Amino acid sequence: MSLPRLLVVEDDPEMADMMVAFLRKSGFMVFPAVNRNEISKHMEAGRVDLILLDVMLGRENGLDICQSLRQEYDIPIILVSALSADDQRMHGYQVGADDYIAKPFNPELLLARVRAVLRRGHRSSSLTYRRNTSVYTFDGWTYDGKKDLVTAPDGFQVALSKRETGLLKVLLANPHIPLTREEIAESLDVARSDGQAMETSEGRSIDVLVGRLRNKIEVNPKEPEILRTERGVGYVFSTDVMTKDG
Amino acid sequence: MSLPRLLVVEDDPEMADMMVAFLRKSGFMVFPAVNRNEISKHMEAGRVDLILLDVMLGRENGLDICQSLRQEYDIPIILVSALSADDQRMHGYQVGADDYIAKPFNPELLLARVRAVLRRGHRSSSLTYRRNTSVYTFDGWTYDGKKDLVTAPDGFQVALSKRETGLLKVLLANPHIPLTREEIAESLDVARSDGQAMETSEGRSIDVLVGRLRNKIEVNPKEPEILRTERGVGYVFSTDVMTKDG
DNA sequence: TTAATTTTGTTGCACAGTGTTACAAACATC
DNA sequence: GATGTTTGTAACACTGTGCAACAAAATTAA
Repeated sequence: MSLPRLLVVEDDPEMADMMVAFLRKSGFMVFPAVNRNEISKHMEAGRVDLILLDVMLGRENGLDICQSLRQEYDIPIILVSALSADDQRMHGYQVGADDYIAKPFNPELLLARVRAVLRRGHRSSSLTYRRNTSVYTFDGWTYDGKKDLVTAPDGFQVALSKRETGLLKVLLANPHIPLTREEIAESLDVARSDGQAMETSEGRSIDVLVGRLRNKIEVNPKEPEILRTERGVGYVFSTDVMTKDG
Repeated sequence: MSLPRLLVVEDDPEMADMMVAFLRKSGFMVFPAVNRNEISKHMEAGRVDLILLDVMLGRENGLDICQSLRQEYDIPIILVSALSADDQRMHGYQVGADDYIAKPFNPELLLARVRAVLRRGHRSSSLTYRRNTSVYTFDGWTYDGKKDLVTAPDGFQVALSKRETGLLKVLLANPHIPLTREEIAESLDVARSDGQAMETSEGRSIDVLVGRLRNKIEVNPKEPEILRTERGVGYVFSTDVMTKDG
């Protein structure tokens, strides 16, 4: 592949300028766009490898745009959001973004996310886009809904139970975003066949469930790297290794 | 004051361009510089309100430059460092910067730091700069070494013991930087009159000391806001309120 | 100097948050 | 219905921290 081509969709001109300048200097070919129309123009011209899509686009809703882009084109999308993490959570599940990044963001982190998504290559990743075959992918981890199997980057496969599968889905749909136990439980309950509300899931079931999933997907479950706990908050799913020493 | 004037000292052209562009768009008058010579030129012209100084300046050492600038000019300095937090720790004490920010940084965070330092106004803040009178200031907190008194932003004064004073000094010299108990203990021991090494301070004395200082400087010591604990790491001193929800 | 006072360090206990195991209940399969 | 699997519950352990009470050390006053 020649220079990767990014489409930056952002209607705040200051933000857009900054992002474009930074990404160009980081070795990408960058096109700016401010609305659905301009996106389509670039897409028709077939010159985009990855879309960075702002969630707040004036009157247009980035999430809707994301969803419709998914149906039309086979292209990875990273959502850029100024909303608090809380508001973003769960939306990936509905909308099928490949990744998220919250504004204001660390430029290097943006770069890392862009590169990670591009690294995954053509094999598209989101639930919405490949919903017919129910294949989830996130940085190498693949879940095939039909067989309840998960494939690690190295090709190793593990069998998951329904509940474990559900947890993994929620996590895959919310990379890098810390989810509280309540949010996870809620998503799992919603996804349940019966419409059981179940409400205040006061127990520790999520903890145990997380422990079980870790035993299956972590190399060393005692020192989790993919499914990490955020003390006092909940759990985060991420294949990026983010040490404190940078 | 008219438009605040910032001097961005950064020899990596990409980084410099980004910072300059962003800060200009944020309403500052920005001048770039890449070495000590250029800094002096701008300083002589008397057109700088705040210096953003990269610690890694090719062959020149930013820390040395910081120190010498301190001696020549009465101007606040924010150190920008690509080093890991560990390497930065304690340097403020020697060098007298007004604040730090680690690369890669969140643009909004940089803005917040710049504004905070400018807000402090003329009353310069660092140990080195005012070492004759031993007045430390950080966002309103003032420590007058002679009287072992601390003045809060609201003018309220508290008396501190020697050890508490020492702790506060170390904290003031390392705003926003998480310090481990070992680092704090070491700094305190070094500052002691006798040259006692004391080595592996295995006890919990720092915890208790922190608790005592909290009781004096925190509005609600049970829910510390200024002197926060970073679980598994140590303690951070910061007057910025940084909630998770942005 | 000696006594009183203040400061500092130590120790033990409490507590929150999480991991983990064992077991019981629910569910699925045959 | 019997058997095996999955899921939830409960109890316990472990870690990191706050805190109070005490003891030792240092400082100040008499």
